[in-house]
Amino acid sequence: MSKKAAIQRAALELFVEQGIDATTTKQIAARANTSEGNIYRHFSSKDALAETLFFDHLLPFLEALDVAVSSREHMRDRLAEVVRIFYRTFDEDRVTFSYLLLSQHQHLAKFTESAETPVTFIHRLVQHAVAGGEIRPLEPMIATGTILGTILQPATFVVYGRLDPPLIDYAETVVDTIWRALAPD
Amino acid sequence: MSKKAAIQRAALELFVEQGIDATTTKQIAARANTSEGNIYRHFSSKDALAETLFFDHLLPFLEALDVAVSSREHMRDRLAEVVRIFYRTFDEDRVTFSYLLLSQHQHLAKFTESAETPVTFIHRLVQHAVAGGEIRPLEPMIATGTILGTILQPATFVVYGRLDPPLIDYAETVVDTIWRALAPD
Amino acid sequence: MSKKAAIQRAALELFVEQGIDATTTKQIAARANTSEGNIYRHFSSKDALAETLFFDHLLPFLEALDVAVSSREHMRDRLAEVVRIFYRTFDEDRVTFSYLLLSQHQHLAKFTESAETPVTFIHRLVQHAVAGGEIRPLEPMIATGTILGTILQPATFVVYGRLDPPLIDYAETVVDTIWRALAPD
Amino acid sequence: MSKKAAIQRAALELFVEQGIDATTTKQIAARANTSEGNIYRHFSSKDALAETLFFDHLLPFLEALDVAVSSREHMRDRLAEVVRIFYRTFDEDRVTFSYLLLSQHQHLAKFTESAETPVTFIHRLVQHAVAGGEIRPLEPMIATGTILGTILQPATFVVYGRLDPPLIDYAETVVDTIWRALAPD
DNA sequence: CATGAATGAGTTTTCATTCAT
DNA sequence: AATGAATGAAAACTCATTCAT
Repeated sequence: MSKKAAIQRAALELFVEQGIDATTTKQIAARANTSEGNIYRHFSSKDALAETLFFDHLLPFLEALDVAVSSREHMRDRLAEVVRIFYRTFDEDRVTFSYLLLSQHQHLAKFTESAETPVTFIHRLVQHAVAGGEIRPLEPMIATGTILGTILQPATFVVYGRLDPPLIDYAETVVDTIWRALAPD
Repeated sequence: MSKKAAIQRAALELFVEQGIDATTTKQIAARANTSEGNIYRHFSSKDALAETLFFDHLLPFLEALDVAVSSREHMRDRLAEVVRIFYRTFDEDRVTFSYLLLSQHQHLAKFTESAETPVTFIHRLVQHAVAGGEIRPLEPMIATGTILGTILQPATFVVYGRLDPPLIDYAETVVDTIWRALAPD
Repeated sequence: MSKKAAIQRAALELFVEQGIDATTTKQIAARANTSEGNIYRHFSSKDALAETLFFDHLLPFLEALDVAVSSREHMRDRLAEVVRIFYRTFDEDRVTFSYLLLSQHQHLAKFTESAETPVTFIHRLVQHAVAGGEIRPLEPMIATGTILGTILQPATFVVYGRLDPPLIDYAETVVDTIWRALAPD
Repeated sequence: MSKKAAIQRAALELFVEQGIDATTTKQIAARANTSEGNIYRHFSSKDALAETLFFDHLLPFLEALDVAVSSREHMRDRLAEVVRIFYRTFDEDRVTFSYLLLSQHQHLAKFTESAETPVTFIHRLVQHAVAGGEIRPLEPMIATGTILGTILQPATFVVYGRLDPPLIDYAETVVDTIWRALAPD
């Protein structure tokens, strides 16, 4: 692994474990087996590192969501794909998933305001489904909340040891539950 | 308002706005119109202040949940009470609600592990309802996730300006949505 | 006991236990069962309190030495009186003795430079005895060192638990030892 | 001189001049011509610096005492070596000597309780000499006090300007004085 | 007299970032 | 590219002293 990649991985882990503020460049360097100075050869600042980490993982994730959804026509199938993507990502790399989807980043708020995020992605999905009569005529943001909340809360529970992984085992149940909540009468 | 209360309010607001780590004692003192030193007359450390703030608000909130739930017999009615408590609390004092329920506190993780929390409260509610056949026989932690996620995600959306307050207006819709997800066939 | 006396005693004890710098006015107030503010009603500052404490005890001690020495003619008898005064003072109030004679007060150095101290007292005694041929013709400061060192070092040992009190039990031995060191051939 | 060594020297001097508590990291940094932050690259805290300073100098000093004493058989010769070591050390580096032997370190009391110190060293020497009949049958701690007190008090006098250096000039007189005090009849 | 809340200057310590090598 | 010593600005925290009551 290149030093740059080692720094990224070390930072990602520490940011998730402790939060960005509580993580020091010294800790990152130590875990990446390099020097503090070297971090600055690869990243212009700790904040830039945090931001890079965010978008480097967010874009492929959104891309995966996009591909999966495009491959299906019906909302229920699309939801099933979405849940599978979320949970497969979680099971494969819990740290990245947590950084992207569970952490509260006051830091990143400024960037995510304008950009595409999982929230805007699902919101669009919902709007389309409501328009097509595929789900109940709910305020789209409420439906989005139901979907995201129902998907993410179990992930939080695994992180805090309240639920046993892998999450993919719950995918079908979660999809079914969401669908019951949103399906037209 | 006593200086102690002013310090608590200032800290609460700043902790929610910026996170605990990113908030300095200098900022707290400035917003509370007092000196940094005075913070330490009333709290032994910044962390102790954060903790006090957490439990001082958590306990009445849990108590309110308890009272509300005890007043009802059926799970659907109990859920309706729970949602109302959450959303009324949010609408009345968004800052406190955010601090208690939306913030990720690496700091407080150690305390909440053992203590009663909204999660454990709802989990117990769910277990009881599953046992009584009042909701579908789901893994209780998944049902808990559906309830909490569906309740909290809209609150997050209001905070980020994606949904218009007051949240109480969505209470019925949210209860109905949760109930569709959990009701026995 | 008046509050003023309580403050003095509390301060004396704490200064000896921890050093003057390491002792806070808060600790003094707590041990004296009063408030910090009240210290300033009786003393203008912590340093003034430390200084008062020093001279309030030093002067009677020097006076006692003076009286004792004046009552004897021969150097050996005078030495015996001096040792008895030192050790009786120690046994009666170890804290005061330690504050006066064992503590290193960078604080008080400025005062003791000009004033009479146990060192100057014994130095004068020695000069007189050398002049009278009562002790060997040693450099007076060396003889002074022998006397003071031989008297005080056992006190230090009691404080650190290396020697069992009461010190008065060692008085004769100490006098004899000093006398062997200083007696003319 | 490396910055680390400069910090150590600056701290040593200031600790002796003013006491540990009264010395600020700012002063240390200024005298060492470096930044306060840099102190913490090399020492984990001001107290750790004070402790390092103590043991780094104590151990070679004790080693020197040990070597000197081992080279002689008779108690008087051993004492002469001991006094020479003390006074040569003083004359060469009064600051280090003062820090090791004249300062009262409430800080270090906890460490010196268990460890070997000049006191324990001389105490052992005395016990051995009493057992061998080389000195009078005194309570060993009293004899130890006589030796240490007679050696150290002149050092204190030089520090306070009451006696002219170099101390080595008084070595023979001091040894003779101690020997008169302790020699068997 | 007495209190204890409040102050503010100062202390130790931390840490992102820079720089000489 | 890489190191790690060094910096300096700012952080949390302390504490003698003051002041309103």
